[in-house]
Amino acid sequence: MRRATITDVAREAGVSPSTASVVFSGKTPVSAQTRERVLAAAASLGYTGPDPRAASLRRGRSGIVGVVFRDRLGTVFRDPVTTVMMDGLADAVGHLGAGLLLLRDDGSGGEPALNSAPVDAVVLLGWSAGMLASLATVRARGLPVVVIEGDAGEGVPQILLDNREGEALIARHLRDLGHREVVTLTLPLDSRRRAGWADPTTAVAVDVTRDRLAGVRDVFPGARAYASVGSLVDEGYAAGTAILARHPRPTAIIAQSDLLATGVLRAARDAGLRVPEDVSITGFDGISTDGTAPRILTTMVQPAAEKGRAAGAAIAAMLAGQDAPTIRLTSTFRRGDTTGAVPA
Amino acid sequence: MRRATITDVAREAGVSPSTASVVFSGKTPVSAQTRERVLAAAASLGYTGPDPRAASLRRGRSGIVGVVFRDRLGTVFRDPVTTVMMDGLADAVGHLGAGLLLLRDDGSGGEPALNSAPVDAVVLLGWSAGMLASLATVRARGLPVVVIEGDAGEGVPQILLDNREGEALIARHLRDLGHREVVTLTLPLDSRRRAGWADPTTAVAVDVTRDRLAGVRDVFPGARAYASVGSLVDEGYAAGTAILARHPRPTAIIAQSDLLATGVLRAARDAGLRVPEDVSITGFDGISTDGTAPRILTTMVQPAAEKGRAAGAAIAAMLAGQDAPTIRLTSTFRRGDTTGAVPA
DNA sequence: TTGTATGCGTTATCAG
DNA sequence: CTGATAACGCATACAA
Repeated sequence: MRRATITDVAREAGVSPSTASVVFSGKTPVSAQTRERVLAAAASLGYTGPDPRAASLRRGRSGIVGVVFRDRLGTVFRDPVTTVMMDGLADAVGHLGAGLLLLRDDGSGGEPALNSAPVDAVVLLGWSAGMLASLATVRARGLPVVVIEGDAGEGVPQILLDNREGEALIARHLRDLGHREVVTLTLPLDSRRRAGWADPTTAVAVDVTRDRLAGVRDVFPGARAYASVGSLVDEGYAAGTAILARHPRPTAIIAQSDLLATGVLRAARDAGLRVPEDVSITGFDGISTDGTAPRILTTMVQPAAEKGRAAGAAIAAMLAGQDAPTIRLTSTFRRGDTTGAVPA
Repeated sequence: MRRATITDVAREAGVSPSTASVVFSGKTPVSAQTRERVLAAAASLGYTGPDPRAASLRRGRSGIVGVVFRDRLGTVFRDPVTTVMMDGLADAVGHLGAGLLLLRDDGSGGEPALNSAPVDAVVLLGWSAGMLASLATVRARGLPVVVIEGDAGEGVPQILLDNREGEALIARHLRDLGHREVVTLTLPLDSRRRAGWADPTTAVAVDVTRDRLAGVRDVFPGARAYASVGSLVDEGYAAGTAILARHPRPTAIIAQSDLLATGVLRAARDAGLRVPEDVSITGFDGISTDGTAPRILTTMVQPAAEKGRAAGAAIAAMLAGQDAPTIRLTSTFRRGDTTGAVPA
C-alpha cells in the first residue's frame, strides 16, 4: 500500500489538490471549515505533510546549506572554535528554515558528494588546495558560496578575522610589560604538519598561521617560531616543554591558540616555572577556557559564533539575489592572569 | 537564461533524454561514441549533471541521513566521544553515498525541521523527553530510525554500550588494589543539571549516568556520588576540589568521563596530593587523552567511532528493507598510571 | 476563497 | 545498446 499523497487527501476531503496544498503551506487564506476537513482527511489517511523531495523540486529550493570540510569530522570538531562557529551558522540558517549538510572534501578524487547533494548554498570552511576542486564544483553548479577564513578570489564573499592585528595587539601587551625574549608557538604551517622550530624564511601556506605570525613579527621582528602539529593541549605541552628548554629561555610564549596555550601552561608548571612570574603565556580564541582553571588565560577573544552567523547572513543575502560583501570581524583583548612583568 | 536540463543536453547531442540520463547514471551500458557526444553536449551547455532535487524525487531517495541532537551544536560537539562517533557515522553513510544533515530538536515546539527535511533515515542521538517528539515525527513519516545510547522502545534498533559492566570492571580494579573509600563523579543526572552530592535514593533520568553509577554500586554498594553539571575539564576540577575536601578523604575517585577525570587530576595536584600515591583516579571513554600528559589515565576505552559505524550499518540495512538488530558494543579496560594501591 | 491546468527535471520500465 | 512513455508529488499562476 503506497503512502498517501496530497491528491489523496484532497479527494478524501472533497477539495482540490491546490486547496489542500495551501492548507499545509499557509501561503493563501483558507476558510476554517475547509482547513478542518483537509486536516481530518490527512489524519485519517496518515498523511504527515508534503513530501520534502517533491516540494523542493517544485520550489527550486531544498532548504539545505552544505558545509564543506577538508578534514575528518573528528578532527575538525576537535577545535572548539569550529564547533562554536558551526553553532552560529546553524542558528543563522535555522532562522532561514534551513539545515546544515556535512560534506567532506577528501581530495581523494572520488566523486565528490558535493556534486549530487541537494544544497541551496555552500559554506567552505578553512582553506587548502583541495578546496579549489570544491569551489569549481560549486561555481559550475551556480550555487551561492561563502568562504570562512580563506581566500577564494574573484567575488566570493569571505568571513575574515583580524588575525594579524589581533596577534600584534597581544604582542604589544607583552612588549609593554618589558618582554623582549619571546617565542611564538604556531598552528600548523602547511598540510605536511611538521613540529619544530620554523625557518623564518619559508613561506607559510596556512592563512591563519601566516597572519598571526606576521602580527607577532610586527612587534617582535626577530621572534622565533615553533610550529605545532595541531591545535591540541598535549601538542602545546610537548612544544612548550621544548621551547622552555631552549637557552636563553624565553620570558614569554605567544601561542596561536588557547588549546596550545593551555598545554604550554602545563609544561611551564611541570618545568617548575611559575606563571606569570617566570614566564608569561598568551593564547588566541577565547572560546575554550576549559582546562586552565583556576587560571585565566590572557588571550584574544574571537567572535566565533558571529563568524557562523555572518556566513549565514551572507548566504541569506545571496539566496535573495543580492550579493554579499566580505566581512571582517575583530577579536578583543582579554587580560587574564597568565601574563606579567618580565622577570628581573 | 535558464539552466540547461538533461533534455537540452539530449537534444544537443541528438539522443533521447533517457540515453543522456544513463550516460550520467551509468546504470546501463552506453556506447563510447554516444557517451562522447552527450558529454560534449553537456560541456558546451554548461550542464554539470542531474539536478539532485529532481533526481531525488524520481528515485525516492535523497541520499541524506538526518542526525537529531537535543542540544546546541556547540554543546554537543564539545564532547569528544560524540565527535568521534559522528566521524564514524559520516564514514558509514558516506560509504553509502549519503551525507549527514544536522537537525536540532529544541523542544521549543516550533515546527521541527525534521518534518520537512528530505532525509532517507534518521539517527537520534542521546535520549531525552524531547526526543519523543522527534521519534513520533519520524515514525509518522515512516522513516528508518536508529537510536544511539537511548531506548526508544518498540522495535527501534539501538546502539548501546556496556556502561554498567564497564564501570563495574574499573571499580573492581580499584577494589583489587585495596580501595574501599571510593567516590564516583557522575555525568549530569537529569536535564536540570545541578552539581553536588547526590541523594542515593533518587532515580537518575539519564541512561548513561544511571548505568555507570549502577556499575560502581555493583562493586561498592555504598559509594557516594557527586553529580557534575557536564562533561568538562573545569567541571571535574571544581567537583574534584569539593570531593577531595571531604572527610574522610576518598582514596579513589571514579569519574564517569575522561574530561571529568582530567579535571580531578588537576584538582588533586593543586590540593598537593600525588596521583596515584595519595589518590587514584579513573575516567571513562578513552578518547580524549588530550590534556592529561604526561600522565595516562586509567579508563574504559569505548569504541566511539564504531558506534557511529554501527548506526550507519543499521541504517543501510533498514534502507535495504531488512530490519536491523540492536547492537551492544563493549568497552575495554586500559590501565594507565593514575591508579595504584590504596595508601597505607 | 477555491479550483484548473501545468510543469519542476529526472529516471524506471519496457519495447525495439 | 537506444528510445518512447509515464510517472515521482507537489506548488504556483490564473481563472472562476
